Amino acid sequence: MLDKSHKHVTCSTCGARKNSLFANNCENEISLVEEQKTCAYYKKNQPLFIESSFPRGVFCLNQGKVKIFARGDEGKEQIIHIAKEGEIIGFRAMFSGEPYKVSASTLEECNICFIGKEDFLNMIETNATLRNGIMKELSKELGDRAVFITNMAQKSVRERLAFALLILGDVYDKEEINLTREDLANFVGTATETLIRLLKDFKEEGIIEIHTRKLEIINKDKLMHLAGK
Amino acid sequence: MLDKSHKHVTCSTCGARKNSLFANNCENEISLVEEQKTCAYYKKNQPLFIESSFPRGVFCLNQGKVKIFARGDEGKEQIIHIAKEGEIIGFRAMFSGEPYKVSASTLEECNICFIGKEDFLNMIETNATLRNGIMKELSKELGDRAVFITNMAQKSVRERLAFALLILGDVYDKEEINLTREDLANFVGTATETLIRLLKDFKEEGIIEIHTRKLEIINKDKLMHLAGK
DNA sequence: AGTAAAAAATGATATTAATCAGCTTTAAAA
DNA sequence: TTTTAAAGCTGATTAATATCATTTTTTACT
Repeated sequence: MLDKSHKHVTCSTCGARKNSLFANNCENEISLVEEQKTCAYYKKNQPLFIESSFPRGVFCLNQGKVKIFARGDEGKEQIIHIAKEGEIIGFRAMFSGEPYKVSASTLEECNICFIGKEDFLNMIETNATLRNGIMKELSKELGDRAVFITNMAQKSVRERLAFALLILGDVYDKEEINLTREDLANFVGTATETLIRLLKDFKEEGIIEIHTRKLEIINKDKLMHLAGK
Repeated sequence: MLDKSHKHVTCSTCGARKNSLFANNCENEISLVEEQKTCAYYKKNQPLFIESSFPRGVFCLNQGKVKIFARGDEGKEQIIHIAKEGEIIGFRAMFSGEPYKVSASTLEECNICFIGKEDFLNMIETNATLRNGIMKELSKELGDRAVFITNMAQKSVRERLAFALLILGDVYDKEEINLTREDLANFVGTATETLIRLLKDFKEEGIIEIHTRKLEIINKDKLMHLAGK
């Protein structure tokens, strides 16, 4: 349980910053962010923004996990990414001039800071370190998504699940993977029932352990082999 | 057949530039590009760059079409994008610090200019118009790929084919769509045989006409309906 | 024009994964 | 602590699409 009474996060002492695009900024730059940002506590399953609305700024994730997802024509979610501590969320739409093409929603309790669009775009203009970091990040993600598309098109559900678990292993780091079966299915791109059956297989093969809804990877090598890389 | 003897393209008179990220640059900026670029004629099916190699610069497509694709673990191509006249190709890898995650190859005869990495990065630093254009483009593509992933995960092959034909209708503009069945299958993300059968269905339903390998869309509305938008 | 190679097309079959229906367990709320 | 709802799970069936084998057509080359 996060402490709601201490929801203000100070950038200069923010533990998540070392993993963030603000990691390499100087003190002046950080104190500017500090001035311009606001902080908020989010409950589980609260939206940060939704597809097709227009962006008002960017979110900086201090604590917790956030899912980024698009909805297909029948409303089914496709999870594109799961953001963890330190990530800046929603900056794509700052530059595209388009409305959001994805939605973002907390997966657990979160502390999240917010920087308004104008302030953020000003930072980008004047702060080359941040700007280059953002460009690098946009580019990396674009590459990752080419791989994602290829996986979706060519891998079996079993292979995609292995791939997904490897990614989630990184996102959840030392913690256990903590998603509903439905969210996990929506990340892998399959039906919930199929996902459940495959998890069972993986468990029987000694690849994962299932602690009710939480998943623990116990054979990463096998997963890597299965994912086909 | 392109005229190979006139392969030098002059930026200031380049017809493709109006559709490009260089469209809004001033004369000084264009003449700088003019100085720094080189031009080349490419035959059909010639690679511009391949996955996992390191980028040496960016390509600017003056004439022709280029496919951008990733290879899955069994070597099968997944076409991510088909670039047309005016597009700058390969700039993602300029910023990511990673090797290429995709390959690029001509689909027909092309005239393509090249700007070396250092020159290009200098332009990005000093030319805010170009830089903002690039950031906007990176962002747009990132959004498009979220949609692409969702389509792959949730739509049937039939729906994806409809979607693909709509995209290709734009890419080929007034011309007929001119791809091998295999390339089209690799764009849709299906087996070539399945694609061929579906094309036949679409033809029988009066949606397209097939002129040997070239495809003509004759009922765009129906396609849009099928694609589910 | 004639030949070889590549691309396109067709048919039969196998496989994967979705769907549907029902049941059980876990978590949340009264 | 009981009740209710949500999430998780299982089995049977169906549908979509891949795969394999073969034939036909088109394109490129001598």
